[in-house]
Amino acid sequence: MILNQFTDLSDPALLEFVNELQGIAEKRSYKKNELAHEEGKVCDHLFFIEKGIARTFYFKDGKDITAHFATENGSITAIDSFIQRKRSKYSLEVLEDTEMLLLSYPRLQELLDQKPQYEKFVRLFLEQIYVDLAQRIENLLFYTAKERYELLIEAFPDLLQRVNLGHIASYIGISQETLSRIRGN
Amino acid sequence: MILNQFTDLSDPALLEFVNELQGIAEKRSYKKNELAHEEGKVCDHLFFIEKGIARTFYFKDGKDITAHFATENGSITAIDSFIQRKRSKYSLEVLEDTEMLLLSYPRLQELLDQKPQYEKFVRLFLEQIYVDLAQRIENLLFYTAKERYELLIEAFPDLLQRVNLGHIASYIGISQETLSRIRGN
DNA sequence: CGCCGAGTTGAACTGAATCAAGAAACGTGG
DNA sequence: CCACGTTTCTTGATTCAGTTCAACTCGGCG
Repeated sequence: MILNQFTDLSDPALLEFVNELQGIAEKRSYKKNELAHEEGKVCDHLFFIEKGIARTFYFKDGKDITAHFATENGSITAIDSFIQRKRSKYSLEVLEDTEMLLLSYPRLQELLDQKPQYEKFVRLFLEQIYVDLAQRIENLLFYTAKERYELLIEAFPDLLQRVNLGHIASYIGISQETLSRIRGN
Repeated sequence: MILNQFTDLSDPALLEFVNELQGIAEKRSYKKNELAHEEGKVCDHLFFIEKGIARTFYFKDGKDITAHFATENGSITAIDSFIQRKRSKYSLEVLEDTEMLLLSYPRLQELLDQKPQYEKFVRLFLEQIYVDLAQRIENLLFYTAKERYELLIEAFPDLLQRVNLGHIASYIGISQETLSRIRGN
């Protein structure tokens, strides 16, 4: 549910906004390993995951690199493209059979143009993902491979059961072999 | 000048917004090594640098870590605090005698409440700094110390002349010794 | 049954950290 | 304008976390 993106639900205008979002969002189902968005295209949707799990990834020197994960109640998109309206370097892949709510950029834009009072919530959303990203930089700078792995598992306890080791390894910036060794203690 | 933060100046509403910002921003001068914001306090300002150079930094295990640099026409703040309205872990230090425009959070908020059509520009600003941050993650993941150094110097060609080696080293996540060796080819 | 993708394990290698010491630059007061 | 102390930068030796490459194991599935 889209609401879960926001922490402060006391604001009645927020509720109104979320209801409007629900109204314009479209529900879609994806089969395991299906791509909800492909690299090189402009990504027109923000995806809210109702059930399942997804990742964005790209290729760097021929290697498949996971940029983000999202699970139930989380959101994900090819953020470079969604924000900047240009071709994305990311693809968005579903790692299990997954149901998502798709929020289209043009429709969101339309809504924001009509009711600029909603911009505030988009801002809060951006602020949140910004802070998350800053945290990730700090993790990369100051934590060892093992610590980064432990932090990830803390944040997504069931990730290990749900996705390939290689995807997790590239997400935390280490090789699959190292992750395998870490896991085996 | 605040305008320089934005790429698309064709929008007349943006010009209007920038003019209003100029109106509420306050100009201040800082002496070299002065702290414009101190760790542990809530940071109430976004700083636009007219002349000079500044950095945000924090202490990690007793070490001074630079989180960001900004030079002429750039902006900087203790972003965690400015966004989330809580005590900041960053301090903001001026590295030369510096003149900045201070935009106060409460006044910005007030302006946005009055004229929500301006929210859009705040969103664009956030989107921009988000993309910058994402780029930095990629740099940390995939580039060697040397390459990260070269990328930084490309982005801020005069940084090396203006700030201590140690500040640059911590910003790109390497030790000062390594940076010294890199520089000496 | 044999293949295939995913995960594990081993050995050699390497980029960068750390520790330690010395050199250079900087600024402050006499 | 020089002398001194402090800060900044360099250089060397050693160590280590993590990579790479390669071989091997395991489980599922046609």
